[in-house]
Amino acid sequence: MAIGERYDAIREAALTTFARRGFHHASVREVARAAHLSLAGLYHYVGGKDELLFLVLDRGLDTLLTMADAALTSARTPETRLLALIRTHLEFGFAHADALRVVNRDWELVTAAHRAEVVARRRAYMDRWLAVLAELDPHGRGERELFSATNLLLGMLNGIAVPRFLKTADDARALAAQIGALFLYGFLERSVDDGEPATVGGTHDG
Amino acid sequence: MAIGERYDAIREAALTTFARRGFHHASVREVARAAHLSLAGLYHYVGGKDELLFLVLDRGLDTLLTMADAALTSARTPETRLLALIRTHLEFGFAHADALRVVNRDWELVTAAHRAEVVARRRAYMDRWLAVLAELDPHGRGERELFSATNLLLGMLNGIAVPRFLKTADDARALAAQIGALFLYGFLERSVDDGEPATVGGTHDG
DNA sequence: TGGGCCCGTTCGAACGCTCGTTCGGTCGGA
DNA sequence: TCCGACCGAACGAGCGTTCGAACGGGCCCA
Repeated sequence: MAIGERYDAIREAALTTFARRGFHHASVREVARAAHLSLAGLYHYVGGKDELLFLVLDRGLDTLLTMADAALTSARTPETRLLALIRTHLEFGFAHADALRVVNRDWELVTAAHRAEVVARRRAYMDRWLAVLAELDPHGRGERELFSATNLLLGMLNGIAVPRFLKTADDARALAAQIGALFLYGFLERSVDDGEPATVGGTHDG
Repeated sequence: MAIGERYDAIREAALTTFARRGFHHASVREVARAAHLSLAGLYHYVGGKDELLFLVLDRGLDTLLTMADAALTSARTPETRLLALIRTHLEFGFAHADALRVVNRDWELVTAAHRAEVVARRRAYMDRWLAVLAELDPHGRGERELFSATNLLLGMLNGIAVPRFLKTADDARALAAQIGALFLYGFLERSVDDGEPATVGGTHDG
């Protein structure tokens, strides 16, 4: 097994273990077992538990940012850019449910050694949303208000971007359209002509 | 000190400790220290760590349900009932930030002995929302769809009902009106005449 | 009335366990 | 022979929980 694959296996083991048990409750022994390695064998590759968390967070945020940027470049208008971000976020939640769970729940638990980098990644992602909302905003809202609106929207997305509501890729797409319409109604204070009614929670299981 | 006060002190100590550190990372020793009791002294009153969590969850959910029901009885129309629920949820998040944090983050960690009761309380709270949304619904949505809509709304509320966005009681009131208008736009697919525009994130800090 | 006793309250100390981490060593390919 | 890969075993610390004992105010019976 190549060394790169070994690292991939370790990161994957840490990801699923942390997602299932939570960072604090998960033990390095569990991660080692999931990676088909002994405890000491795992320590040959990583410096400690904190580094395992950083590996997971770093890769997760990197994937999320890459997906978001790819979606942004292929969208022309501010409205479609917002819808693209929403859809990307939900698709990330569908394709990488474990990663989103760890990123949202355990990112604060990373120690000072890696915190700055994680915070910077999260901030970079937030900036994508802020830029789009600033483009869209018809009221000249200040930075603080746009920041609040972003948190509102992300809170909504993270509340719904769980496996329970994302059973298929179609769920993610349908929900994205619905949430986008829902949010734009309120944010722009006018109807969005996206050609379909803004029903909430139509196709997925409850 | 009366025995009731002792239990109150223990519950309060467990609440703040669990909220700050998370259930798993918090130790019974910390709770004992916060309750001005020795470790063994604390065990004289409670059976174990799990019971401490149950004490906190039970009281928190009880308060939330009581506040919600009180708000519901004084609202006449479905719209105002929904706004009352939203406002109550945010006011609870403002007045009992620690309790909301534990209820949202750690409720799954309660062991089987107390799980049924906690689940029942959560379900009872959810039922309040479902009943109001069913009244409001102009499209004859099914139970599954209404359940999804409720989760969407609660996800949004829990994302925003944190101390960062709730610095004063006015923040809670203003945000409630804004979120209510935002959600009703999408849910009813028509403007809600509540006499003020649905700006997002107006008065609170970001 | 007073001495002895009970019992709720509280504690120090320890139990067994799991944790994150380290160390000394073996093994196999270059 | 060297060196990276990998492991068994152990370390010290902290965990949840338990135990035996000490304290102290109220009660019974002489």
